[in-house]
Amino acid sequence: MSAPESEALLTPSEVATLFRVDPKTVTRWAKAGKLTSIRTLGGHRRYRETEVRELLNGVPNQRPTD
Amino acid sequence: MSAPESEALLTPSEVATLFRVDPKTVTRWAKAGKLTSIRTLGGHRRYRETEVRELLNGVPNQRPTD
DNA sequence: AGGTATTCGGGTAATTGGGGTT
DNA sequence: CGTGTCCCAATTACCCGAATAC
Repeated sequence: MSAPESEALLTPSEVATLFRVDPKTVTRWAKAGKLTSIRTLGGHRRYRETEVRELLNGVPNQRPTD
Repeated sequence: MSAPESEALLTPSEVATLFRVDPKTVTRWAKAGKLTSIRTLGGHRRYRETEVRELLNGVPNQRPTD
């Protein structure tokens, strides 16, 4: 079936589980612009897996020490 | 220019993968008129690839109802 | 002529969004 | 200021059997 190339997306609950927080908190992060959110046609949010992993690993962060 | 060439079509599962939703959800979007659906002779739905990509990128396509 | 995966339908749980509060 | 919780309405996910696609 050859699916087109695109970004892997995560559901709010999946992101919440990774960060050990409530799904509502993930929604607040999206509202605050701290996390890129893609909306379904019904209004639900989906999050980029690569971005979430980077934030989890603390890769591209301009907050070095302290 | 702009000759009405044959548009590339996607299956329900392909669209569902792009949005990280269930194929049934894509069917609901088609029923709700949020997504253009083309029917096979057997009744199965196919979706326009360009339309799906625009919706994924958040490009404002048209606002029939608001 | 078969065989497997997908997509019809409907129906019922689970998740999510939004506002407001602690 | 950030987070967790409560409410309700809307959206989405999983269940089945039967038909279609390849």
